[in-house]
Amino acid sequence: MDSKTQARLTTRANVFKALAHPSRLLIVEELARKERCVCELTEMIGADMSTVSKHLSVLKGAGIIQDEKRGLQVYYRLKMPCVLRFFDCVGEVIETNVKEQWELVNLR
Amino acid sequence: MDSKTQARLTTRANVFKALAHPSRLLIVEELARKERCVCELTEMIGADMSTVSKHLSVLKGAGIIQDEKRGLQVYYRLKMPCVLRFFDCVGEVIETNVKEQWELVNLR
DNA sequence: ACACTATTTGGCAAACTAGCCAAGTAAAAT
DNA sequence: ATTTTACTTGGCTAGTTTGCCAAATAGTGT
Repeated sequence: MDSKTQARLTTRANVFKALAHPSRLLIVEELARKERCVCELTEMIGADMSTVSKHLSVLKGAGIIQDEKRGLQVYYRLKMPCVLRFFDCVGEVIETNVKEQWELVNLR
Repeated sequence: MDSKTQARLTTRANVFKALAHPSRLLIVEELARKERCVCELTEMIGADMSTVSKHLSVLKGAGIIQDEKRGLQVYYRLKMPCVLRFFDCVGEVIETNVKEQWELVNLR
């Protein structure tokens, strides 16, 4: 694999990495509905605010979400709504897996 | 976050995790073109065959690819081609990031 | 200027991931 | 039956990620 391909794939992999955590997926799903401040997201996730803040900075670093400070709060919103289209396919993958496991079990 | 949501998100995150590595993305791209045996993929990636085999088992475990043994070789193929649709959006995300950095640089 | 609130950052331990090598398995060829 | 080839698995080390706590920063209100 040449270094140009390597670089291209690493950049792409980083976007997937940003989405590869349950709390970060919850954040994306929630921001798809409406913008939210860190305290609201922290409440939903139920982790330390510093932990949530770090998750947010991973998503922001990947260019998936955006922030805006208003007064004391920082509001985050979904910057690339196209990521929501991922979820259909991910659902399909999981559904297929479940079906296959079910069939395996039913072979007596 | 209740435990049902937690479970749903963890399952979904695992699909993204499987895609979150440059070699695994190369594998997916290549299998989108045609099925390949482990030795061909190993050649392309340029890592130890045992490493490639482990990457393949991550993708297989996530339900994204499928294998079939024929003689001495094991052939892998893309099982869920819908993941290819991810790439358009990932490209869009990266392009947007690059544009923004470019604009930042050009502010004098 | 001081206290208060919302958020980010640094530091650290625990858990996880990646890659190599060596050893194991399974089908094919001799 | 033994050897060879293609692949997988186990074991180990190095590097990365996660999450908590404590400390720092930045606005707001008094």
